[in-house]
Amino acid sequence: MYTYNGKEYPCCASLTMGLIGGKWKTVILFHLIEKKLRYNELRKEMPTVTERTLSLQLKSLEEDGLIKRKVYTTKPPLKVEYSLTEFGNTLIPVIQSIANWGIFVTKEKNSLIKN
Amino acid sequence: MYTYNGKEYPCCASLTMGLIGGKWKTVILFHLIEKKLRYNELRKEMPTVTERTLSLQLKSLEEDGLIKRKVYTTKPPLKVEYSLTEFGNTLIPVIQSIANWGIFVTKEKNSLIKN
DNA sequence: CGGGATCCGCCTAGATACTG
DNA sequence: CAGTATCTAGGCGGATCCCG
Repeated sequence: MYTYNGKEYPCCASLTMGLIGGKWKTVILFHLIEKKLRYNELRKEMPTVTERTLSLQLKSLEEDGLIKRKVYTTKPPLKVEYSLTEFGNTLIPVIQSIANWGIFVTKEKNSLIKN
Repeated sequence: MYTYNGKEYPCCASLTMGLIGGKWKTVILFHLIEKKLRYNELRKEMPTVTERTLSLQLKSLEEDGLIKRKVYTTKPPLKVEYSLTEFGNTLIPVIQSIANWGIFVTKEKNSLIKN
């Protein structure tokens, strides 16, 4: 049994998926690899996500220690930047691997499928 | 926009997650890396999954061309073996990366978290 | 600008019983 | 042995409106 942040997982692979699984988390992390981004910059990178969902996923990633949220202003308009933590940086090879395989599949144009 | 098997994804990373995301798919794939397994052997490796869910996830992985299902008998008791396809084999580095990070996190005992 | 509040649909996954 | 059938709950994620 594997444990992280109070949650239990039956397999080392499911622990990782518990942290980066779901529809949007890897996409967020993927965009944060290159540089820190503001909330609205993330929205522009991910045009189909809703505000609520983006907000929830960011909060979840922050709770798991993968990203950090830095607020630069006290009065509106707010400026908030999201970036990977040191711990989040250890995930970069995993995210890259996931992203690269997606690119590989697209390039292969399904030539290897269903044999 | 990225496409595979009739589904569309907004990011190369989400394409991959669309295929291996969810609570159980990576766990199944992880166990199939080493050797082909029968249905009940998979159940023993994953004691907490329900029959129905295992069945659904196997079917989904098969539809996506990642695993193949081979039936060895026509009369009950049936013998069915699941294994990775050639296409599924291309995922092994990704699954390994995911699994290794889970092990890494467990070993680190949360020493890098939330800085 | 960066969210929170509210409401809601749908899908994932569980529990249990049953079958070829 | 390897599933299917049925029912159900909970959570993920969407839509919309609102606020400091």
